[in-house]
Amino acid sequence: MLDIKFIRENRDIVQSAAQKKQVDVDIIKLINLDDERLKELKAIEDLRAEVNRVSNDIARDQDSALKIQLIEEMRSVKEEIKSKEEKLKKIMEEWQLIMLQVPNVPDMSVPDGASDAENQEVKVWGDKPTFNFEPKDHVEIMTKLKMVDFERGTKVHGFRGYFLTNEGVRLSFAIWNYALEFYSARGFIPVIPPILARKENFIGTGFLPQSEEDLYKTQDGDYLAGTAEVPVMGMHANEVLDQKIFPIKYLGFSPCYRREAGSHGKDVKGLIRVHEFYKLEQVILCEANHETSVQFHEELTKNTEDFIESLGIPYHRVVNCGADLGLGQVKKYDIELWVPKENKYREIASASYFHDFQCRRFGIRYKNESGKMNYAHSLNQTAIATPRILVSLIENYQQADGSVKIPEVLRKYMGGKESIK
RNA sequence: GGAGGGUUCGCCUAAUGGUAUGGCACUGGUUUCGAAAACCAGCAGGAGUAAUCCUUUACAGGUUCAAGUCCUGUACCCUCCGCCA
Repeated sequence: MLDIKFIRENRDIVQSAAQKKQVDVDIIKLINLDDERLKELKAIEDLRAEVNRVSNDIARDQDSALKIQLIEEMRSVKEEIKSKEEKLKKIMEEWQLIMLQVPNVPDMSVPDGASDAENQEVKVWGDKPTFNFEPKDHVEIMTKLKMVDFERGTKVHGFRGYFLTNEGVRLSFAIWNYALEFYSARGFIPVIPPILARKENFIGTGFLPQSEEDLYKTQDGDYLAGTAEVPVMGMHANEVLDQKIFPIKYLGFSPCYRREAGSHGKDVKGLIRVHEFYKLEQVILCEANHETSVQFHEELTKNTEDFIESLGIPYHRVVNCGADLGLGQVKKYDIELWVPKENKYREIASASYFHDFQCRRFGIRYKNESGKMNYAHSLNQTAIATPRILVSLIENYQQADGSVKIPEVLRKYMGGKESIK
């Protein structure tokens, strides 16, 4: 959510922001509607002021004849207020609807582009492995090593179902334990949130109303979140925080549920795209300052890159183009890991900052030094996602004999084991 | 799933249907060599340069000239019954 005042004063900026993100929204229409809103609001407030004033007189007045007369008068004023309120309500409904569609303004440094194909590579790290044998894909390797069972996964869950088994499970736990230590050492507070959450949290983070078809919904009207970002952001909804506690850094750990409604034909094999997975997510709340947000955005990105580097997996980072940004995102980096068999990089992590877009929707505020209320800034970045990380980990570390070497940093979490055979 | 009780500022608390009280805590000031104490002021949100106005008693509606107070619904908390890893 943007501030309507900001939209009014910067209509051209907001309209071109929408264009850059390929969001269809009519800013002029919104402003005309807002003119009406302000007009009605002012009229209603004036009438209310009159009612309040006269009601006071009624309470004080001893003269019962005058009292009856005033009450009669107020009855008609009340009717007028009611009809104006109904009119305002209709205006507000339309106003809200458009406001929820207005995107945040992307940063100057965000490249133009119509799809993720136009994201720009900004960093490359690591040497891609060379094999003196024909490398296999993770499905074949892991199935042979009994780390995963797709056939039975499909039997039990259907399309995109999977079982992790044996060393597939142990490797997952090793990654989680390592990640927990790694990010705790960088000041993150671990959180296991409710991933079954109310609608408001999805509106707050910007997933609703736009992406309803990507979410699983329960018969009670709750939704299953696709990321811990949703409930962790909701943690401080409608709170006034003490500025001294900024930055707040959370490491959310949760299962994640995604319907992948628009992706039926994509990645039909393997662990890249599944309906149910696990993710550790970095979430930061900080004071409302652009430079601060940018600084933490880089910091979050560095955290994940350091983590990946410690696992020794080649990656590159792209800066996402306008059309590949979410509604509230100002700027986003995707980190993509090298997948040898596919001969390309695949997304593992995504870092974005929002300015106060999310906190405005959530009502997350703080008082600054001069006592003024501000909406906080929010950011998030994947810490690590399993089992997707296994795809590149397994493929990059595969050996000629079909075994998989375990990255050094994970060995202590696997009883000192050096490889999976 | 069922039956009761509850929700007013950070904490406690007041309000015959008459327009949110007081205390504690906190912040600033006076005083002091400094502190404590005392005293003064501030202490829900929003609009406005300001005067001022609007909103605010968990949330959403309703009745009323007027709702913390009456009515309906929802959420959450507590107690008990049932079920249960």
